Amino acid sequence: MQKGKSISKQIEATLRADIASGQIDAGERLDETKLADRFSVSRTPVREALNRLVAQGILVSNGRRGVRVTEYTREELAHMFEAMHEIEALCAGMAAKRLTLLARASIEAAQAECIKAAEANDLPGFLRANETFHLTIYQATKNPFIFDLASGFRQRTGPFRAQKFSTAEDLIASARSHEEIIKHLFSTDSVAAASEMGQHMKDTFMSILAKM
Amino acid sequence: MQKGKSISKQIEATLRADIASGQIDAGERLDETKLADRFSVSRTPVREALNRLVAQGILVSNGRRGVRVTEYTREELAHMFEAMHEIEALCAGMAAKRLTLLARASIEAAQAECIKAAEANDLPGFLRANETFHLTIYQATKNPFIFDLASGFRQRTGPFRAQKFSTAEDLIASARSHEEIIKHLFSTDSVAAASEMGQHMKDTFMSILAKM
DNA sequence: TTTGGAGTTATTGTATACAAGATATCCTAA
DNA sequence: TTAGGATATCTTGTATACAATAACTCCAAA
Repeated sequence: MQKGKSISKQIEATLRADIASGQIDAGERLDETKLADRFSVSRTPVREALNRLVAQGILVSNGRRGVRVTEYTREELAHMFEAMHEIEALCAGMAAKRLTLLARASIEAAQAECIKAAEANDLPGFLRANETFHLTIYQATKNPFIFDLASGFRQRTGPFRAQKFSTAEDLIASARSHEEIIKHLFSTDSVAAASEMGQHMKDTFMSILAKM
Repeated sequence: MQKGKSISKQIEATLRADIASGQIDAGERLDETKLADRFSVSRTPVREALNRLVAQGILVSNGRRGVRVTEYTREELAHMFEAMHEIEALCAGMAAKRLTLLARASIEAAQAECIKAAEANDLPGFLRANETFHLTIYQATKNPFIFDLASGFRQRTGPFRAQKFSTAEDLIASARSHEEIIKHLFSTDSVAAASEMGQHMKDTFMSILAKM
């Protein structure tokens, strides 16, 4: 930490990471004073961070009854997954339409990492590589607003998607699924790419919901 | 105002409205102390409001050099419009797939208002009705996340879209364009509905960009 | 035993005070 | 006259103090 940024920004980043990684879990109440103690600062920068996280939908405020990590019912989760699945498909479609050589190379590199990690059954490595794979596609849309949208959903669904991959087969199946997406992406068939990505995400989400 | 909400929430809502309506214009710097004076409160609640608006992308923070209303270059604006146009199309497609009778009635009612206002050359009335028309379609997606996404873009593009409608012909042309969208929506042809909505938004945005 | 309520405690919302960085001013020297 | 820099001023970031409201405790009465 300590990157010259303001204290409140550092706290915001730390909390976001803790929530995304599941270290702070859904529904948990965040006490301003305790957080201030934890970071050895006053309540003020903590409050600033919490406010921003509330504005982003990561935390939810209950008036004077404090803030909690947003938790979702099965139905809300399904809605969130559906939204993300649509956005992912949109990204794939846009990326297919305007794929540069550079973007293509980046996507191939990310996919190579996915395959490598999957075959080594390296879960954390796969999650990182998978993240990069998808973010690279977002970037290939050449639209920063779309990128932010998709990244936002990726963050919010992070804690749930992490559960999905338990066996080595899960990883390999997911990596294989990427190959299909890439095929359509590189043939610049935007409709097929979008549809394939939609299917990929739908598979992921259905299997998560099935376990809940 | 004064609806039992906390002061900072009220300030947030007021500022958002002022920015969306163009009373505070793009690039303008917001001074915490001056705002505190304007609302007759201390800087604290003002800062909370500003923070949330920054998190929503409505304001942009420059480190210790204060916050300003986000302003967009022509290119950024084009990107934002492109993103919104894709989201609008997505909404139309989803709405077409799951249109209930109730939603259909709401859309028809909103469109009737649009036509009425357009024929009376009532600009503020048309803007309100147009807003309702689009929001109703967002709602018809039955997905609150998509609804929030689309509403967010609508807010951020508000100040720019408002400029577009100058003549009575503009209003009538826009209202006519709605009819085409509705036709496909009601025939539950999601692809055609999405495409038609995409065209509608593209027309709007192109004519705005042309004037800049 | 349970319910209702008064009083206490704890936590958030707001105000003020202080610290630190950024901008502006103005003086000096070339 | 202009460039450079030191100083002053202004603005934001953080800390602390106070106010207000919600949660909790515990006792009394039915």
